Amino acid sequence: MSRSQEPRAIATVPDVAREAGVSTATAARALGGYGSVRKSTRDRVLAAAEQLGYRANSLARSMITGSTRTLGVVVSDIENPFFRRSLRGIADTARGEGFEVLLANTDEELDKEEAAVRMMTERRVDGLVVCPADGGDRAHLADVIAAGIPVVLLDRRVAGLKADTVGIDNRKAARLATEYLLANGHRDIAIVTGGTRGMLERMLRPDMRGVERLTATTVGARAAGFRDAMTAAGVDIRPDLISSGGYRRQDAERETAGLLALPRRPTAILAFDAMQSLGAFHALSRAGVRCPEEVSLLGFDDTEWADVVSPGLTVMAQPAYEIGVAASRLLLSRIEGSGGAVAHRRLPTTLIRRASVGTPPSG
Amino acid sequence: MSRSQEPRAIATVPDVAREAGVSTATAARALGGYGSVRKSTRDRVLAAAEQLGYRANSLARSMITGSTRTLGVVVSDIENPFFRRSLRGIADTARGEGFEVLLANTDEELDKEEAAVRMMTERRVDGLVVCPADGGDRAHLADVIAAGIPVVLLDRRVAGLKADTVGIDNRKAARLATEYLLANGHRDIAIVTGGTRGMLERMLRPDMRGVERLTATTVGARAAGFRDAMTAAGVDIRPDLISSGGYRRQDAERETAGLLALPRRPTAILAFDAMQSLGAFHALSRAGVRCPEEVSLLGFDDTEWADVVSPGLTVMAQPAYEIGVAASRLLLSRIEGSGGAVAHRRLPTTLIRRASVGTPPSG
DNA sequence: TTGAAAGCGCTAACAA
DNA sequence: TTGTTAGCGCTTTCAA
Repeated sequence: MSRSQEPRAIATVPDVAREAGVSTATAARALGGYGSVRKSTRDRVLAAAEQLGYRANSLARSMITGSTRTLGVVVSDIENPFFRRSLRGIADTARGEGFEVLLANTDEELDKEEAAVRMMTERRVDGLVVCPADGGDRAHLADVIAAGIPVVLLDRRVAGLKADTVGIDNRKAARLATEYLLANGHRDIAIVTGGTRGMLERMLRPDMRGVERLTATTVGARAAGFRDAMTAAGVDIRPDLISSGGYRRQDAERETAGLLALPRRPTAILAFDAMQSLGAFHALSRAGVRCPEEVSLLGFDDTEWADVVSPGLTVMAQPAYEIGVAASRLLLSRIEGSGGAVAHRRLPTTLIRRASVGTPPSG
Repeated sequence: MSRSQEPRAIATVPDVAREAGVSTATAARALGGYGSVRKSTRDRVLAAAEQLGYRANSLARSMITGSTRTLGVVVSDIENPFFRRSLRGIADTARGEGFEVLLANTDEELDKEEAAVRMMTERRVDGLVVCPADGGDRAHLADVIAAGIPVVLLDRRVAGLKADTVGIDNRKAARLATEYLLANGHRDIAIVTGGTRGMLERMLRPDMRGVERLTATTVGARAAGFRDAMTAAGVDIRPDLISSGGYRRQDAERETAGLLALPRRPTAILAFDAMQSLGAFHALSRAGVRCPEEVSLLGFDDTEWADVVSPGLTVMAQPAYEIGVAASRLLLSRIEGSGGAVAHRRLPTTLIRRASVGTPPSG
């Protein structure tokens, strides 16, 4: 060991009390800022603490008070444009109320989500913001709620779970986006979703049976909204224009390239999130397909680069930061014990018209 | 309160012990996976725990073991392309070792950094990864280290602080980037830094006095590298091409617009991070300046959109994820008690040549 | 306003 | 292998 400084034992409340010549109870009151302490006594205690380099032990405090002032945040990937912005909203709001954030990524894998939720309950977080992975059993979330730990769901809803949710109306947002494409004259509209085949096939079923299950996921709800608009306009959905293949940018690139190679290519593409948009956009330029003259592109989520690429991306923007703020606020109010029925906050989306959507080629 | 389920009191080790008909110590051993317990006994305890819905209390455990298995991460902004990628590397590595991540943003503000570090020490994190804010007093970090909590600095070094650091060689990277621009024939090279005026003025001083202090920050080190290359090539640095104005994209946009309005505009721009690149790029297109024909652009950090914009951005890429992994690994090894001298890990950068750098206009 | 004492839920000696 | 017992550092009665 070449560490020069041997860490001196950290001072505790009794140490400070002794130094200040008061009881541990009095020292603890002065240090913790509760109960009543004469000003002169407090000053003496604080001075002693300062001198000894006292650091409060949150663990001990939390054991007794039953509160860790910590929010657990469980999302699939903090690098995702939507989540990273939401997380900032959550963290800023939490910080303002003296709460901290414990983070976990799940990569959309259910077992990682379960492990993360379990770990957070063991650490006694006061509440949880989670964006649940698609599909699968949700017993782990029900258990947490049953144990009295408030949970706010981000972006997605889970049928049968008594948890508050905050997000946008995904189905409506996709419908509006599709309507905008239709209004521009498009009929051969493709969707690049990132979701799984099975999920999307349910949407194609003419009777729409199972649509509730479908809309429990973001991709599913958006697919349903797409279908709503197409059906209302009397336009057939072409099954070959429904793409699915993973949430990474290169997945969207591959899928889009496939779409462009079709004998009858789409005249417009609706991409379901920012990474899908970026992938689709790149596939377009690589294929030398002019946007919007040959193929229009409409994406979800406004990002730092959406107005920098050329043409600027027309997007259905979600207020991601505000969604984080709202989720955090709602969670905080539940932690403070506010009761009332389960709340579902839907924040408004905005269609930001830039240059990537035009009319279909006349040919 | 309309919450239907009254949270039943959470089961503790004695509860489980009673249910299983063993002592608390035995139950604790079975539950905590330490000591020795006969298999049949363990099964009985685990079954009882399952039945009672037992959840371990990490706080109590940590109080005794002295370890929270938590890493504190303090960065200026998790939305920043470099930090978000690094954070993912840190989190993935930590998770693999059974550690979790407590997060804090500082927005480059020293008081927020101090508060975050204090909060984390009170929560008894086992170690800290911090990207220290530019300038100011660093006593808070020295205190943490003196208290025996390992600290790994990300991206930046702090003179006089006995902390490990992980990042790139910023000075060298900027020198190489500048040399590339020089090799392409540029002489009127501008830098868009995001840093402060004062920091950059130090760099312009012919005697380079204070360069050590300068290179303690990322911007400063990169500025020094820029100067190194310019000086070695015998090219004068034009003070009017040194821009500073804040780390947000719009700051870079404003600064770049100013640069382009100069009577003698630069033929190349070196942007000091991804947001600066994006802002500079946007300013270029908005001003109708062709890149690279009229002005070349070279940025730092490879991002998801760097190869999607047109022209593709030539960048000096840092291995952000790997830097996070390395920082995490180093921290974890210190937590496990590995001694040895302070380590400074410098990971290699890569110049990714795309299309945004060309030769200066012949006029 | 202050102090004495009990105890949060768990682990770690030590003994059996 | 199992049990008894003593705390970790703090807050919180309760009494003075």
